Amino acid sequence: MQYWLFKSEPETFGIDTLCAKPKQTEHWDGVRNYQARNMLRDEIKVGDKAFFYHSNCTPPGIVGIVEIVKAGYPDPSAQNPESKYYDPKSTPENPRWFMVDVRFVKKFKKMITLSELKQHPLLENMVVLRRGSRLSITPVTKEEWSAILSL
DNA sequence: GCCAACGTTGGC
DNA sequence: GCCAACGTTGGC
Repeated sequence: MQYWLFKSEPETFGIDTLCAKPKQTEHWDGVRNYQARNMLRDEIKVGDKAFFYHSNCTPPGIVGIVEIVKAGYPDPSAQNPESKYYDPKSTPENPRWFMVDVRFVKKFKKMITLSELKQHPLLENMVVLRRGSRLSITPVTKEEWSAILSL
């Protein structure tokens, strides 16, 4: 079992949006970055857990936990001309973009802010905290996961 | 709204 | 294959 961190803008899709979905489950679509795509397609498995991170908001930070309930499969929004995630170079025969399904696990009573994460000595190498890190999906080590949960 | 950092595109 | 121009992300 592995751990991850999924970023999303709460304006677009926040943890409360997920909570309100049927079965509190939703597909994590719209990822259009090859590195993140590879993780979605090849590495993220059913039963893995991920922090739900709110980005591009004040303040940014981790707001809860989700669990992977379906491993990587083609993201149909890439084939939908109406979607802002449409990519004409992706075809059903040769899908370029992938997604997973996530289920709500919990929402923290109090968000763990980015600045709190940055202050923690055990988290100094965390991928999401690296300078210029823009990946919307990043791996989290077991040690980092535990350290964050104990905050 | 600014802008640093990074990714992508496309001409050559 | 190089690299300039452009686009995007996301903290501040």
